[in-house]
Amino acid sequence: MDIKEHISAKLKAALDSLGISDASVVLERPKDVSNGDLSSNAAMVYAKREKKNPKEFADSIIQKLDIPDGLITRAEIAGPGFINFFVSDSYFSSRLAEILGLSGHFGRLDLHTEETANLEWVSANPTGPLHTGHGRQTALGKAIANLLEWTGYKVTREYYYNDAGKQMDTLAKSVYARYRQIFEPEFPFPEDGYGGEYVIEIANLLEKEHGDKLIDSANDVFKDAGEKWCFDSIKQTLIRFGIKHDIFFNETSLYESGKIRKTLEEFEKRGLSYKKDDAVWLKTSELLKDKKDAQDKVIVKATGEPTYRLPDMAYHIDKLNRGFSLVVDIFGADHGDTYKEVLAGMQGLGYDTGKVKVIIHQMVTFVQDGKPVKMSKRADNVYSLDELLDDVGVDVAQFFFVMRSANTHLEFDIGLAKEQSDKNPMFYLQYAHARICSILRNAIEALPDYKEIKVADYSLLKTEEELNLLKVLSIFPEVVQSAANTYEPHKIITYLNEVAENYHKFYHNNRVINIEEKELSYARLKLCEAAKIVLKNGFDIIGISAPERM
RNA sequence: GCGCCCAUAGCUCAAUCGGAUAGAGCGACAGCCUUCUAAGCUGUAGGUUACAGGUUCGAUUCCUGUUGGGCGUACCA
Repeated sequence: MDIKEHISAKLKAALDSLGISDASVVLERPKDVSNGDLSSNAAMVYAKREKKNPKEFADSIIQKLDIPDGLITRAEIAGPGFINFFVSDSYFSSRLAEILGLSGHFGRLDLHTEETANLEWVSANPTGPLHTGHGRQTALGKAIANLLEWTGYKVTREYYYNDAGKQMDTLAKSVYARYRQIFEPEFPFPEDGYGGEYVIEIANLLEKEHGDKLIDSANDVFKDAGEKWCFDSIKQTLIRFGIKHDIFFNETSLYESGKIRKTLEEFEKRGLSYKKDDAVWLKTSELLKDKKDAQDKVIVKATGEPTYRLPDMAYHIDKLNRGFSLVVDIFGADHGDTYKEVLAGMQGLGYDTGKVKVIIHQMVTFVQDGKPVKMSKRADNVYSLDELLDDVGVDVAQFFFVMRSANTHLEFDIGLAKEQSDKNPMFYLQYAHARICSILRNAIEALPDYKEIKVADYSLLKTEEELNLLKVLSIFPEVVQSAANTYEPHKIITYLNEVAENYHKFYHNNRVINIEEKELSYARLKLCEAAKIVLKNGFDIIGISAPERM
């Protein structure tokens, strides 16, 4: 029995008998526990329409509610006209049994079980290792993919890349120059070349294997070697993060399958494109007519090569045609504007872009000792994501990147992240989990029968800390749903902080293992198990480990 | 110039569709370990939610304007 539905149904019935038949009722969890377990603003919303005083109207609603019943102990009016509901302890006890029963499935929702989602992220071109600038997106995507799965979606993780453009040519020339320099140190390095150490490493590997035999080889040899090395590096970093993409989608395949040509023809047919100065322009000014200063954009250059917009549109059309119920992209703020053009172009061709959800995350500043860490592109060696993982560890990196809402700037404090102490916010959560594991280990020693106990008498859980913990644990599924609805994994972290806080308070004031009171010990141990389940499930979603000892 | 995002405690950030006394962590100060992990707990101090208006029973949240910051604004991706 879902308590929200129960109260909601009662409220609707009460409003109906007062002559409001179309009521939509919203129940909130008050921040302050003295305002009850659930609260409705219905009286305030409808009092105006009924031209009544909100408090008096609230009172007439309560008269019709038939409370107390088995689940609700009382309802009272508070503040400007809120109706606050107090739920019986026995309801929460029953939720404890549910958490223990569902265990690793507690919090999983069946909202989208028949649906498929495609999540595309990272999508860095193979011209170098992933750097810290890719970190936020990498971590965010990992957590969002998990969130989607927890709401029932079958998720395809996808990586989109282009190994044909100008940037690959630059990589090839850079590798060649470094290779040639092994034999002729004065050989000039291209001005716009990639100056990173890794290019030298690739060149050295080629020299090791082939000696100087490649000096007259074609560009492609160096391009292929560079691409392979870079992709290996990228995939290796993703594996460290625990990420495995199902599909690596090559932009080139869109040319080979004719999908780009077809998209272009469609624009032409619908009069949405025109030729000017030998280039093909898309009428984005018309497609984005709600925007004042939208300019037409080139989709095919005078050289005959498409700009990135055209393949992007063909790619998204392809994703929709593959039948996904939901198509999610994650981009950094530096791509913020372009996706609007892409969606507008697709709409112009009659595609339903309602299924496409674009998540834009703001940039990250890395801070060490209060000073920003330089990541300038001019410097030849950027701070790579691998180095960050070496410095702070995978869990901490994942946690810090996901900790904050995506649409605000993120300050990543490397000093704090490195700190293996109570200052580090991640350890507060993991510590709670380790502490529970420790108690459960001790329980088996102190109370050997505990292993056999499947169900305890949960009505023994009566202290304020016990009940508060229980209440927090029981709302986990709602938190998952809310986080998934808005694609915001940081909400899980905010919530887990509350769980950990309530657990530590419970632990501090309630002796769990007590040989003198076995029944109470069993009930409290079961509560510990439930807290462990919720923490572990939350960690799974945000993508960090659940250590049993710390 | 124009577009998108942002501005909340000394610092980093939360805040349910617009809800009640705006909350955490760090930092500061004062306490709590002969009992299950002190990476913990308890308490104190710290706020005109950038500013000015508007909408309403109620605004950190929505609207308008101003100021300040980030990112864009390519026949680069």
